[in-house]
Amino acid sequence: MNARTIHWFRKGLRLHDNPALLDALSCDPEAVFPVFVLDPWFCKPANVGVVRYKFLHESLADLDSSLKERGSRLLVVQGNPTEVLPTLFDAHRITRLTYESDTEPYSIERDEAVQKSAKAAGVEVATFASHTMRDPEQYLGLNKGKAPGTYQAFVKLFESIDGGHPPPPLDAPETFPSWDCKTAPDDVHLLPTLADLGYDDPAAAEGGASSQGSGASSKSKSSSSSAASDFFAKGKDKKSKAAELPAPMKFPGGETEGLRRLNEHMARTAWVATFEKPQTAPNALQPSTTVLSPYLKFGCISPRLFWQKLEETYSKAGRKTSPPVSLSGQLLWREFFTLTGYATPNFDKMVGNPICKQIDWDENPEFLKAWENGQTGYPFIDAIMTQLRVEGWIHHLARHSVACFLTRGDLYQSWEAGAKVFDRLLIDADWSINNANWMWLSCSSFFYQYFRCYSPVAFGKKTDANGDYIRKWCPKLKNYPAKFIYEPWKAPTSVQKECGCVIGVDYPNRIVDHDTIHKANMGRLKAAYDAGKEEAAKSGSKRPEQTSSSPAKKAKK
DNA sequence: AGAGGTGTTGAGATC
DNA sequence: AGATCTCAACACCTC
Repeated sequence: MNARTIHWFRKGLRLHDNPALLDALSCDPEAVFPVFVLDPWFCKPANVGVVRYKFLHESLADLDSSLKERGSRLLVVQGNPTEVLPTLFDAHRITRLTYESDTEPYSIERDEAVQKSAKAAGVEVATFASHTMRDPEQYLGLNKGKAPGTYQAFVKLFESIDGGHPPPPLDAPETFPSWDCKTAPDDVHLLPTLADLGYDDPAAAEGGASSQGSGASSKSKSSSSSAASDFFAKGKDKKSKAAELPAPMKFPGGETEGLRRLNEHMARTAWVATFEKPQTAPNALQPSTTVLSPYLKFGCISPRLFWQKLEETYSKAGRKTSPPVSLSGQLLWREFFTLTGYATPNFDKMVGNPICKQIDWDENPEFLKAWENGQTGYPFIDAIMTQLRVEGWIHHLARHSVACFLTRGDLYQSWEAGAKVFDRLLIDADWSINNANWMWLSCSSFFYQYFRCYSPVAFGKKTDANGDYIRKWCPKLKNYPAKFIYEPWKAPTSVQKECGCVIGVDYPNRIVDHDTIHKANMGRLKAAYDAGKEEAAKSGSKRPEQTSSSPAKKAKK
């Protein structure tokens, strides 16, 4: 009784299966303030691309709308959480803070600072692990404080707990306590517009800007002296007008859309039961997988709900594929990589990262730029990078193709550089999973068969012989005959002219020759491995670096 | 202790 | 068409 609680949304942008939120509501509080803090460290174009920012924006609008139906609202404040939250504690006599725990180094450091301020302000803090199916600490506790080194070992660990049945998801709360901010005018806690945060809104160029955020209608007006006004004073000064969002995204953000998408896919019983990730096409014009990753990343849907629905569907089907290739296996990859990222220091770097091979990557900004901008001269690679920029989502195997191409396959650039680009452009960019996969593809960790190399020409042909995917994303090449569309430089000049796209003029020449360079790169990788072995032998231990165990708490940005 | 099995998703040849 | 094999070449885990 008499608790005045802030529930701090960060990830976990949902009402269902949200134990921290339920905790906030469970103690008969006088007031519960659902707060999201727009941290300028994240919310700027250099770190978060416009497509993902819009996804976040839509997720927040959806959350606000759901809260509104339950007699509450989402309060959005801007600033560094370590500064903003203490101000709110003070101004609103907060006694309790709840949030979902997070495993990323930036978040861990931030949360420690917030906890310190909370303690100083006499605010009780309660945190819950609900971003993954189980608390990473639980896995570590059962595994001598270490993350399992392989996926299979992780699956074993997972299955050793309650027979591999994670706890069922919790229901969404029905109602919120009434609170004095309830009557606050709509405009006081609007999300800032894209432009406010320095983004160029592509929709503005299209001239279409339709506002679609439910919580983002613009009644101007301010009011009075309610506590709510104070709460939002900052936002109000910015006189933000309604957030204007462009035409609907291909993958709109939010819990509502995430649940809709989840249910839609789970209704395809046979498809779910026979799902095998390697059998899905990277270059299908419509996604060949669920595209639930962005909803998991932001916590619009709960992994435990996803798991429960999978189990229901599997039992309905009476058969199922298994990890690692099944849909359940995909959730376990996420669980595994999140745990590994939590337990490994410097997980986003090569140097100082105990699980990462040390490799003498080149540093060629021109190569990196060409790759990022889809100008490598390899249509399959350029098409994928273009889809990434425009839609913010590409198929897993498409990620493999371009990551291999940038690193060990062709350009021999550091996986860290590629990971940064993905981290900015992907709507589902997840710090742990992204870095893990880049290490995987560059043969820096987890996977080491560097002689298995994706061909930027042959790989795509297997599932799209006609090159329709290339025609869509590299429209300059759309008139090329299928025979040449993966290797347009092989087309005779007369054909190039007929197709209206001369290579070297209208479309770039190849920046490298895959056939020769990928073999040379294999030699370099072998040399790097051998050098690493020698290093290990010299220092007298077989695997001197494999000693990580404790969470990478001290990792510096 | 060292050999053999395994590893989410390669390419290319051969049957 | 699809399965199976090899290709120079891996590291890691298990027994």
